[in-house]
Amino acid sequence: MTGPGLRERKKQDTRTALAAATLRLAAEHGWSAVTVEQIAAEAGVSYRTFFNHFSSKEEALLQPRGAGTGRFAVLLAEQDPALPPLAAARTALRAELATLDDDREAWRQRLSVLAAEPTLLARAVEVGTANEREMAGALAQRTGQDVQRDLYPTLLAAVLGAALRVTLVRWQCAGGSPDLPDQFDEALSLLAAGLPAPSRDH
Amino acid sequence: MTGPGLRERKKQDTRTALAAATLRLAAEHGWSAVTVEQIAAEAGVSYRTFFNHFSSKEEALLQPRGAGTGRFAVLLAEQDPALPPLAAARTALRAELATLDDDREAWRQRLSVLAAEPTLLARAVEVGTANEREMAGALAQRTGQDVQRDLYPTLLAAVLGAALRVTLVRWQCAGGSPDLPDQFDEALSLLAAGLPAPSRDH
DNA sequence: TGCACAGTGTGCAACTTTGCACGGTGTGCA
DNA sequence: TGCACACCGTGCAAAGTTGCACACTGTGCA
Repeated sequence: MTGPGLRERKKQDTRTALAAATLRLAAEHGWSAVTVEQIAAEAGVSYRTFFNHFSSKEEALLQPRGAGTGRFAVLLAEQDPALPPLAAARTALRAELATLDDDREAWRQRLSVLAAEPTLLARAVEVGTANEREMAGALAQRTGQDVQRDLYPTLLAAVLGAALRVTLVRWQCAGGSPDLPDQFDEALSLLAAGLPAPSRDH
Repeated sequence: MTGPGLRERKKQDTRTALAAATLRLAAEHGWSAVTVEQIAAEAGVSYRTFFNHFSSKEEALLQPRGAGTGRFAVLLAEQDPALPPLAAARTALRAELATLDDDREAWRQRLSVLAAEPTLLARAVEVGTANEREMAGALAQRTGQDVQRDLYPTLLAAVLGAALRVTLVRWQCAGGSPDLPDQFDEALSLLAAGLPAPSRDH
């Protein structure tokens, strides 16, 4: 009943403080203008400690809560077993995106910072690969396959990651006008249909 | 009739020498053991010059000839206009992969180095994003769409990049036993079919 | 031929990222 | 309660990455 324990709580506090400091400073001064040293100082810890919590500056901005929280696996397991994997993943990820909506303003800021720096975008992709591994594992469990042997889970995870990335970028570029889950749904519909040639009228 | 000109030729020579030195040293001593300084020395140029040609160590290994050579655009334009985009891209990329087969040994070495270092894989993804932009542009031209406005070309390019990445990794992990183009074909077939649930028998 | 210019190669400095070693403090067990 | 252990925070050093300024040399033009 002690819960997470004092140690764990302290660690989380540090991580949260670092992530918050990163976002605040980046939003105020621009991404490249802020250094890890400043972030660490703002969070009240040492320079080196920053890299004990995040493996890169980008990760501090884009994965404030950490990657392998297993939320996707849980959400996926909750889906109706009768659903095919792609449909189940679509619903799970929509739920995940809805969660994101909780601190909508923070994410708006994050993507705004991201949009201002093209370099950041490339590195953001790297951050995403960790999530893809997690997704692949969860999908393999659902289909009863082996991540190493079978192509399907890994491919599906990679494709979902790609769709997610594209959706996020376009959502930000468009100023957030179409709802994020809707944009994601559009992409997933295209995938489910086998990426058919677009109709000529638009 | 002077061709590329002396200046351009010299530049290419330097780039080629750097890429060759990178591959040779990495294959011999391991990726993390070789430093940019050693590579530059081996190629007979200064440390700083390395980064005039490649934006990262990874790029020197994985894109020895540079990104935007436009080969994909040319190959895509050669495909039968009646083919839907996905099918045309599939054929074009297969042709590209066949080109890779020309210096099969070099690529085998590259992927071998890549497989030995998990970190490298993540960074490799970053390198791939440049190609995806090129693909998106070529695809947009084929479908008569706008890369900025329309989702389709960007999404398709991202998905193709994902499929390519997954295929390459699996091909290397499997020791290159199934032919690379065949593996890629399998992935593309799944995509074209809308990523249906895998059959339970395997 | 001679000149102005643009593109390479180079050195320097700042910053990011990572491996290693060490000290202090929760945590689990006797 | 007291002890051994594991883990977090920290400092240091080496390597990767990038912007800036400068020298040299093809290139294009008068």
